[in-house]
Amino acid sequence: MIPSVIALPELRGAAATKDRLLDAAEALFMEHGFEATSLRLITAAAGANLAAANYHFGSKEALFQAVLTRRLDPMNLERLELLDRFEGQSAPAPLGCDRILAALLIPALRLARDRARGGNNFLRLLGRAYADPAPFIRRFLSEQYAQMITRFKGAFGRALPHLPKKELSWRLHFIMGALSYTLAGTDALKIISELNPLETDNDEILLRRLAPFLLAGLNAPLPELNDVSREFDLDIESGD
Amino acid sequence: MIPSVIALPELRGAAATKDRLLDAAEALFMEHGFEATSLRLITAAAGANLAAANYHFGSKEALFQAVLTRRLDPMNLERLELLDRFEGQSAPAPLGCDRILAALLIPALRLARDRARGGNNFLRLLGRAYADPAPFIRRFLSEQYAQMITRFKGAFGRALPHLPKKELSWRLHFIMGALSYTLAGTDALKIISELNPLETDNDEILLRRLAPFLLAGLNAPLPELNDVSREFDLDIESGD
DNA sequence: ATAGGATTAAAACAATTGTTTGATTTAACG
DNA sequence: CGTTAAATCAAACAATTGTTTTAATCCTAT
Repeated sequence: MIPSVIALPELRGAAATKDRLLDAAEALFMEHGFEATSLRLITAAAGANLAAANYHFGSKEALFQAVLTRRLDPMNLERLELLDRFEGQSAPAPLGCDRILAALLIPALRLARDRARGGNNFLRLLGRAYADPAPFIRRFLSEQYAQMITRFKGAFGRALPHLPKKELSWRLHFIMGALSYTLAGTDALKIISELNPLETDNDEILLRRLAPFLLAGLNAPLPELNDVSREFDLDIESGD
Repeated sequence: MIPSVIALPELRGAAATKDRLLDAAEALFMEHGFEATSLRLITAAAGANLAAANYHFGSKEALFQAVLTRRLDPMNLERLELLDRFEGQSAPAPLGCDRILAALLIPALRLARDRARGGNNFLRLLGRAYADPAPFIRRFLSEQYAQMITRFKGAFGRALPHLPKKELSWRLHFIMGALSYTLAGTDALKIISELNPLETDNDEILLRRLAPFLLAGLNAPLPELNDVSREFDLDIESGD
């Protein structure tokens, strides 16, 4: 793989500290969040000089984006490849929702499993980023996810032709919510059930629980926005 | 409402700036997050002196908690009251999942609607807090939600006696995820579909869409952790 | 009116932030 | 070897942080 004659300009020491910075930043951003993590903490954990962060990445924000890209790009690529493969297997028939969902969940599951690539912790960082209002984070995530989401929306649309597009967009949104919230992990769990903390099941089993839940949601009957409203309004009004 | 004779010790000026601080803090925390919002920004927006924040609340963290408590306490109380009322109406028969879900969603919906009480923005702040790893935030939310969640878990358990408790805990977790992610709002939406941004539907309609989705998920068939695994493993292995 | 506590105000506190500078070291290549 | 560029380093930058202090007000109750 590596050419033996031509010496790559930046390797050895350089790339090494760059990777160490990414690793340390990932772990610390995950633990304390973006704002609360100082460059001094990161560079110290990476065994590098304070200036190294700005030297290699330009700014703290750029470092954060690099941390996300390193894991996110391969995962979303993997999702698209899986979707392609499944669609190929399904021949001319449209792919079933369960398989589409699998293409969405499996790469996330694999990332969560791979401790060498950040594992659970990275997905927690991602879950945090989802909720972060910082403009540069939102911009970054939008660009990062745009194509993947539209691809999947198309696939789901073909699998659920009866579902209005707007309804589908919402259900996809709900899916991403449940997924990111779930993968965001351990700490969030403890909020929901402090007394009866869920055992940190195998992540695989976790997604095996999540998949049927989401699948059922996707296939839920259309909301009757008129009929149901009567009941809802009643409950709402009676409280004031 | 206000007693005309007895003068409450801290009212008028005092309580006024205290409320102004809460309002300003709520808006700014929502917009920039906890760490990124400085007390100077908050006190300036509230037209108060910098020291006022520490004087009235003791610390920035305490101010943040006060901001959350002001909206969260009434909402969770309302949820419990609604659940009680529904259970009363349902007589000896156990309450249906749809009603339990309604008791969970309606107060959130009402809060999102009430622009005077923070409206959408507060729920976005809450969604942010969910994902925040800061210990004092996690501790606070745990205490805040513990009783409410266990109450609802009990109600759901009676409505779905066939469902193992562990499975129920997970599905409740998924529900809270989809809910908080959804209510966290506008910005998150733009991530999912940048090209085809969802119109900011009426929040009411939003929850009317969310409810059937979650209801179907709750009633989903139990995951067959053995049979399904075959298919899953196949997909996973074939990628490496 | 006046004593006294509650509130506000201006200022300084010590600590930390991301970033930049300029010198020094390291490593590769002719 | 010596040259040149890349990378590391210590130090200082200017700005901002939450909090505390001290004095000046305001308001209420006696």
